[in-house]
Amino acid sequence: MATEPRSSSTGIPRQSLTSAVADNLRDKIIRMEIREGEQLRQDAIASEFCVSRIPVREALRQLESEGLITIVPHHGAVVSSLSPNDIEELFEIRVLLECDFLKVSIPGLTESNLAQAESFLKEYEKGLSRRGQISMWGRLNWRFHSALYSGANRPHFMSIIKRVNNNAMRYTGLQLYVTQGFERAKEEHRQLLDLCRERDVNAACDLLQRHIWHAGQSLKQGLLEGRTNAEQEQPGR
Amino acid sequence: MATEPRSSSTGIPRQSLTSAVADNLRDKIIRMEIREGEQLRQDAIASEFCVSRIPVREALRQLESEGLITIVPHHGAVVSSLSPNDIEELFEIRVLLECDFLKVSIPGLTESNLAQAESFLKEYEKGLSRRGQISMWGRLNWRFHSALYSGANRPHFMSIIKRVNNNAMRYTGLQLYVTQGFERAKEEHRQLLDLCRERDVNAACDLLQRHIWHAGQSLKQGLLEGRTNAEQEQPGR
DNA sequence: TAAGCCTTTCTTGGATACAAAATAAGTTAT
DNA sequence: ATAACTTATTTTGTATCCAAGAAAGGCTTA
Repeated sequence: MATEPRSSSTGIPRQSLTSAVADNLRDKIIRMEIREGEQLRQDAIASEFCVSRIPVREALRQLESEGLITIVPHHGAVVSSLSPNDIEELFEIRVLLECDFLKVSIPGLTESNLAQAESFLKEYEKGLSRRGQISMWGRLNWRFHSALYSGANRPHFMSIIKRVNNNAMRYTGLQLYVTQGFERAKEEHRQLLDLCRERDVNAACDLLQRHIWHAGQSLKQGLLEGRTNAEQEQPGR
Repeated sequence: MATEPRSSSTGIPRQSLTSAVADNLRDKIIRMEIREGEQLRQDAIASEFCVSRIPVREALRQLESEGLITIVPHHGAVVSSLSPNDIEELFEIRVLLECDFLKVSIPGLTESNLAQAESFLKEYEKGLSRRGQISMWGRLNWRFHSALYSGANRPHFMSIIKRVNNNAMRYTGLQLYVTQGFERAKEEHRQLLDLCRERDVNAACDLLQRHIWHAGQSLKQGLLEGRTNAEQEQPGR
């Protein structure tokens, strides 16, 4: 299903193999189906996707540029791992960028935007009930957050924030699972949406700042107390 | 000189051809030796660097991921152009990230760091005297700014800011040239360095914020008044 | 036994040649 | 003049081949 042989029936400009491979690998890394430190062998990936090594190599370069993997010359690509300090840094960036982004976005949010955020939130709450779907959490969380930013047309903000989120997402879901932080996050998301509806910019930004900051600190603490806990879990499948 | 046939006498792990090509192309784009909208043909680049098209393709993917070019499927790579709104957005990101970065960096700045910033600043001031060296300006400016951030160990901040700067750098030098903004920038840089020496965090961050904001606004205005002015200039060499 | 050296092997890095698809441009026909 | 068809160039992807490092295992030597 993931490896359909190239042509879909729709005549829409189908994406290049490179993009397809990159998307798939990115997804696997974010879902932790491929763990940090693990090697990505070109031949293995190529035969898995039934493509030659060239699209694979291009995809790897792209993922390296996104910070998800590290390419060691003549050794290969390795899924990069983030230290507690890295995590803290990424969440600081999130706080700075996302709060400003939300501030600009709120006045521009349409009813349709809010309705979509609402639907994402419901999906998110529903997704939480099912255990073992940790991998799903990151995507749902991101979809909700990014929906709140759709009131502002700031593609560069969006691109950077998405990239930062992708880097941290692997750890976030796991940590929330461990610390039972799901409920708190759910609560905060609901409040956040309400404040956006009321167009209360200051309160919303304040809440978002605390929301992100708390998530970052909690995650950092979790990592400091030993990442061995995370290693026990098996990554869905 | 740029196309040495692969092996340097030093035994240090020489970078891959892909990285070399990417670095060279990035440089050319930043220096506006390749202009916005211009096409990058794989064959031409490959023969220019005496390499096959494989490293070229990988380098192009990387540059696309950095936002410097856009790859249109089955059409090729085109140097991306930034609208006035894009510029404004990039400078807003700079303000948010760089001010916070500086705030954290100042307490950690060593005498050696400050001395290096000083030397970069002198080089920068010297570089300004020579007309026609607009292309040089961006690099010197960046070296000074990044030196001020070396007091904090925040690789992710650095990576993102560098990327954002790379995107805007093409326009910045040109605009400064047109608006005679060199003197103002020089003055502000000198003050900034002094404030860092005095460890006056608040004043330094305030100044940096105004510095970046003013540069962004001035650049945006310049672009709005018609980018045709820029087109007249010939890019060094 | 342990340290150091050598060789084998596996993977990546890169070149070359070739097929296929798609765009852009040019040409013909209505 | 517009529509449809053809041609040419460029990208996209494959297959194959070779060179260069890195890692691992085996051998020698102290």
